[in-house]
Amino acid sequence: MTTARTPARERRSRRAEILDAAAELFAARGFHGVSIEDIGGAVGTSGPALYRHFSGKEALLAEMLLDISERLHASAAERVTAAPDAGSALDALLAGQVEFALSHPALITVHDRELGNVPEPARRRIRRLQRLYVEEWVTVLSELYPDRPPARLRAATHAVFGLLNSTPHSAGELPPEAMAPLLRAMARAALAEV
Amino acid sequence: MTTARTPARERRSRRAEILDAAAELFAARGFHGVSIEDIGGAVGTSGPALYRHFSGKEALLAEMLLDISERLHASAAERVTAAPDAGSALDALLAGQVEFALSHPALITVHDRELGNVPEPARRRIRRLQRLYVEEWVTVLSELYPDRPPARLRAATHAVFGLLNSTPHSAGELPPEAMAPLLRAMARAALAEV
DNA sequence: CGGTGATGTTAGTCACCGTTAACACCACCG
DNA sequence: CGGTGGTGTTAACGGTGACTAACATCACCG
Repeated sequence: MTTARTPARERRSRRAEILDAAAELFAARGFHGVSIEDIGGAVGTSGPALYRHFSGKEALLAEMLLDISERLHASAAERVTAAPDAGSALDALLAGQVEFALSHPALITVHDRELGNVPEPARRRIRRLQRLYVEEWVTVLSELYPDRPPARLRAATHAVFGLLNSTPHSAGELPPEAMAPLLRAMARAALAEV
Repeated sequence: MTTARTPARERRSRRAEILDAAAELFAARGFHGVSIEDIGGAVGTSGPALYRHFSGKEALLAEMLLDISERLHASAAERVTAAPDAGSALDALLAGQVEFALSHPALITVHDRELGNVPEPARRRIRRLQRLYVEEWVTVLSELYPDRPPARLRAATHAVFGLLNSTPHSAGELPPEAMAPLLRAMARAALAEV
């Protein structure tokens, strides 16, 4: 197996740098509103240099969404198994989602807008991870509210995601130190109504 | 003034029909992901026939967003002035937004994604209506929670919009008759935490 | 020190898209 | 019944954008 030699010192970050820049652009103008040239320009190279790192624009988006949904799902699974009971598991899920949404608003935006532009092989894997993430929440909730039908818990979960992911729309209304506890409290109260 | 004679019987609806079809397409694939030909095809005509009704693709979007934000704002203003007190005004605002989000999910989606694609003259008017709509909520909330800073109320309002507008993402989890009261209850509980 | 592979450049190709042009139909009004 | 205006058609044009080709650089390894 060829060792895929890393050619230079700071070259570990080039792909990640492109992904970051692309995420900002996609979040601001949408997948089709951003050109390959735009992305290249945002990282200091021009246009087709991206094809040295990704096989195409759609592949770039696919990798981006896959990474996001993997991180979300992995974080949720960890937090749930580490929690002593369902109540604190829910708190941990909430804290995790709030932290992610506040620190990566562009990723959150892209994550729930651009799945439709991912080609089929990867699309299914992303959808599966998203579904697993939701199920993590639903499992915890159905332990807290055993009499509620799962469909209702799923709907409530999506509603809370909408609440928590509203961050990009209220950019700068409140500093993150105030926003995070507000969102957590609102979400917890909303879920108590399920 | 020329009376703009309506040429045929059901011809009052052509523009509205185009706007409806375009809204569905924009919501599903984004403004840049939809072609003029797509929109034409969705209403049975092909391509450039749209230019008989709109001066261009951006103008079509502008009219669509303007109509939505006008309807939202007008409905909110009516409901607030008709309400006897702040508490019922908030309930009325909630009910109005839920009803709109459940019956026009595509419009809601387009309304908070595609403003960036509206050209400048109309963009400002839409933004102004959106701001007025938010202020309607903030005014009511600041009557209910006078000690809270307006920035916090605004952030909470955006968060509740996110919750209520989550409908398109939980499509079909629950029937609308169950979804509406659930969303209202969750939103009311969330706002009590502000 | 020659080769190799990772990374970048510019020029070109091909498809698609928004828009306009030129023409056709047809309902209605005088 | 002839014109007029609203509505539709197809063909063409110009621009843009994703992607490819051909070539350059340069760090590193044997």
